[in-house]
Amino acid sequence: MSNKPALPKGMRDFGPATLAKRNYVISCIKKHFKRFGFNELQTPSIEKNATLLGKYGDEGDRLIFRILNSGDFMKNVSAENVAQEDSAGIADQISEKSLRYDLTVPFARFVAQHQHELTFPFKRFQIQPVWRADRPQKGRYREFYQCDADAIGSKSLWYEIECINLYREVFHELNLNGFTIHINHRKLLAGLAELIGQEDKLIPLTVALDKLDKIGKDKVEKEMIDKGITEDSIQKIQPLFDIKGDVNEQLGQLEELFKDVDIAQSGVDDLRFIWEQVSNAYGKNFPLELNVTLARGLDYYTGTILEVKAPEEVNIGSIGGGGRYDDLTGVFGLKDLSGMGISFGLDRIYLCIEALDLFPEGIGQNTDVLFINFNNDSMQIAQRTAMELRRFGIAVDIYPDSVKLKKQFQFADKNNIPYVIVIGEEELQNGEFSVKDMKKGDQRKMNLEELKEFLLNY
RNA sequence: GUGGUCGUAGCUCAGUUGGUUAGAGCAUCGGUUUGUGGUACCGAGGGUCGUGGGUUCGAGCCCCAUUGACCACCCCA
Repeated sequence: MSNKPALPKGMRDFGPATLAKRNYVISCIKKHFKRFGFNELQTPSIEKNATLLGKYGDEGDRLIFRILNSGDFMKNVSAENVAQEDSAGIADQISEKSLRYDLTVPFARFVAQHQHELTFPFKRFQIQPVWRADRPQKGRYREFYQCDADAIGSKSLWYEIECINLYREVFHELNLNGFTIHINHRKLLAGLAELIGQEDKLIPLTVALDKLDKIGKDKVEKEMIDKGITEDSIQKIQPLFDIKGDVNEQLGQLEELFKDVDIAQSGVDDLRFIWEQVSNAYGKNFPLELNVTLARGLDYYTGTILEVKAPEEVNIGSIGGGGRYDDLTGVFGLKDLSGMGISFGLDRIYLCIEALDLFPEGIGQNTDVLFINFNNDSMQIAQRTAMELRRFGIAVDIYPDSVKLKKQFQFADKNNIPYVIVIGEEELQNGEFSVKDMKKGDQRKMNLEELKEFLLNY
């Protein structure tokens, strides 16, 4: 009995048609990463537990895929842990490595480990799969690709501006017009906590604020109260909900709101500089929006926070995000290294392009021409000609068996091969090729030179 | 981890208050056509109705359990 073929939960096959479209997106992102001076890095799928654990919070640790030790993995398990059914304790004793959970922590490990070989600022991009033992749902999988670019080793705000430029170039080339880049600053959020005198509530405050778009003001306030933020404090941040105008005007209002909070002022200054430069380059209509409720989950961000929202009509939310962090490598013993990084949400970008029908035509077509198999005499010519055409960069397939022509033409049709070449008795005698255009349905005879010319220029 | 919806052919789904041999479309394969596909016609193969138990003379349908998929929450990309 054979098993019913199936994949583990949250895993996907990418068939040729899907992969062609994914590669279209990936190669676009990669091209622009390179154009912006990032160099490619790859790190292994597996990292030591010591590298990963504790970097993503308790929730994150739970979602890391552990790898069972090889061999007699039970030998270190203490009877005590088994008796107490201490799953976490046992897990640490039978597993010493895990699948990576994101690309950022392995990158930080890499930088700390190879610090003496690197020249700073160091810019790297990385496009690799990551794994999370999350429960899958729409647009969320247990294995998915992240496309990250980070510049580490400089505090310059020009890196923020470059990241915005990079987003703009990629989404422009993918024809995803209608995207908007939302920007915020961690120091504004910290200033907010300071303003209400509840610095200890920074995280719950920002998590609640982040949901404003999704659940509305009333529910946000309710969540804040549930998390122990006082009514009084919520009153103090009311002006935040009423901020209006263009980015410049909004920054003015924030400056007023935070006039006694130094940390927030410094955030406002950063954002003003970024906005000035961006609006200088692209004009005031550039889709950059100040969004003071933008928090993003990752709490290692310390400065600017970016998030790219998909065009309104696709209703898919965020298609990219990033920000500045001051101490990413600190836990690996390399202090005071500031970095700025962004990420592209490959799966969601794909869904977006699909929904808007923006994939270019003919994207899944690889083979240019198929030689029909008549008999071994014609195949000798076919094979020789195929090799010649391939040297010119034409993708050529030959049909392996001399089965009915109907079947061979169906094969060409189903594989979207635009041209089919027939070499029968007649063509063999005259040294000709009958070339059929599968789309138009017409057929012409040509000699080798004409064939080459034709296929190179179609 | 919490909650909801749903499992019938490779895929998308019908299937009457529980009643003979479980159907359709698409896909696959063959034929109409041994030198021509994408559209026409004819035919064929393919199902332990997710799994296990129960109720019943009788279960795809009702009940219980279990498992899987999808969706939402938490969290996140």
